[in-house]
Amino acid sequence: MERGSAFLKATGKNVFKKASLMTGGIHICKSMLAWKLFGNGETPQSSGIKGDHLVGKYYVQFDRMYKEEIDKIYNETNKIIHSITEQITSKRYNSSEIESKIKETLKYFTIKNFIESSVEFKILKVEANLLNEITPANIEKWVEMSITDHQDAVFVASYLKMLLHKIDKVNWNEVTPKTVSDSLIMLFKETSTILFLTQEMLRKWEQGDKETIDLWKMMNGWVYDGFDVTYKNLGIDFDKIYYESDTYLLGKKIVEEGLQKKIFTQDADNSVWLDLTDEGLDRKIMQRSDGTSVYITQDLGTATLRHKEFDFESMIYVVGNEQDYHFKVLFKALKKLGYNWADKCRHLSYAMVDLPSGKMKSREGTVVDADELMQEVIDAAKAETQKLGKVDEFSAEELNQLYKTLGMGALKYFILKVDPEKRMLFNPEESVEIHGNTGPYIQYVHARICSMLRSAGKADELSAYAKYDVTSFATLNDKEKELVKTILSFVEVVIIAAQKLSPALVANYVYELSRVYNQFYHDNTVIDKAETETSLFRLQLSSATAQTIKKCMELLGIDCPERM
RNA sequence: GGUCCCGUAGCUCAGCUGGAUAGAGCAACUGCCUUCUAAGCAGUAGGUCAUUGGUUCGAAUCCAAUCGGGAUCACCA
Repeated sequence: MERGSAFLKATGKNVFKKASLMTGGIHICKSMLAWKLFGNGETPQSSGIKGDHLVGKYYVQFDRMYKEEIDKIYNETNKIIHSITEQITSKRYNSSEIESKIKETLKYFTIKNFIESSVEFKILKVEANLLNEITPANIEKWVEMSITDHQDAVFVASYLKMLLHKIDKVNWNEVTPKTVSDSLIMLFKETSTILFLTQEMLRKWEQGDKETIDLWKMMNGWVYDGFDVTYKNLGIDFDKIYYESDTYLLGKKIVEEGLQKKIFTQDADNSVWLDLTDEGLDRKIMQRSDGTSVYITQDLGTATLRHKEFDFESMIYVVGNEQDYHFKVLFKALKKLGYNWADKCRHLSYAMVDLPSGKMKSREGTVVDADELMQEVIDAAKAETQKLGKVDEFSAEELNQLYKTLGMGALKYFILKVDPEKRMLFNPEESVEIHGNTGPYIQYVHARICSMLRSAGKADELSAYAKYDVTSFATLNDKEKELVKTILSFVEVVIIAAQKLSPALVANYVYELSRVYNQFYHDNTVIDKAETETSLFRLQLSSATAQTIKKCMELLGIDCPERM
């Protein structure tokens, strides 16, 4: 979920909010593939599922299939490979014999799996009886004999080539019975049929294949429509949205540039790498061997584009901390390429969000649905409001607006109040809570002050407290002093929050302010018909509090109603 | 294994550029609405600030080590 940091504006900076949507690349290809294979033409309209959820559903399905495939082939091969590797210790064969045995076994199983899956997915046409004739020894010949269609032959051959390359890359001499599982799983992940099909799709997409592009346009549209709704509900807007699908070409140009400058290196298989081993980091892939772009390729492109368009003072990426490494590499890559503005880039990383049931993972579909949660918390606000019956004179529309303001306030505050760098436990039940340290608590204080100012008839005279100078500070009671001190620390808090890029500081401050005000309010009578000095001062103190609360909440993107 | 983040009340979190009795909310118990909105206020109970050592007049805060949790090191994004 997005944690906005618009409050930078408060320190006098021009802020452009830019979003990047991961709409190109292999990511959506996975959804597209799963949809193509199993979707039966399902659309948001036909299923009644929100567009981004529908695409997400197929992404999850892809991931499940991917895991199943790896499990399956692992189970098939594990025993055999294990018995072979055990022979290393018993020295019944020498290592090169063992190596070729392993390779042969793996080759057989992976290709068989590939052919079978492709047939099952109706991508390849092979007679069923021919399938039974595959043996470990005859694979390449079998491919030649059984697959006569030229297109299919090219397709299978490219898989075969990739597969052999991967198998050779593993140093089987060093594989011990202990590490064999890891090596196998790594290999199967890389040579997975379904992943290969996805990459095939990406190749077609980057080549501009019409059928693929059409499918992409359609599913992409679903995602945008869904996001539009969610962003609107959350009250988030962006000044500019970048689509990764538009910038990958630029990224590729930069990769080329890097090659020319000899900053990137190219392997024999044409994949492009950045070597950062001398800085304690690893080699990082910049472009796949088939020339398609990876994540970082696109990010290189977007970064330069953004710099060109905005000439920013600093650029802040708000991305989860699982990508700390990615951004470290990205910034270093930009720097090495000679883009000095790389120093102006920062990564505001926030920690993962845990659910009581475990980790949140979009790939596995274990996420909290923002739309559903919003409805839940809005319902809670509604129930409480109706129970208290303080706004009976509101129209139906005003009421709905109020429930929404309160519900969203609760949700946003719940997330914003936690230090972004800290891993947080997101308990949906607690996020719906509206008492205690919550958004509505703060909104309540604001509404209460507004109400008080209304009944005092002073709502419009908010800025007249200049005549009370500090000399009267000594005559204030403890709660008044405390309140004055808290209000005065507002500016400092905002400055620090902007420096540290931490909305949580503002959130904690505004809660503190509300709490202090409530104590003051409880102990002191504000309105006095005689309009004494004290009464006027307290009114103005209250007004200042309300203004400060409102300002803080604005910075957090939360509205404060005047009645609730 | 390399790099990085985290460990504070039963639970969720503040406090961390060193400073006095370590604070909130939730959960439990007890009070307070014929006076400005009780979505509130007050009180009771709950802590070896992971452990050990170091720096210091002084450490939850800084340093080191250890233990525990997490992330990352993919031709995934």
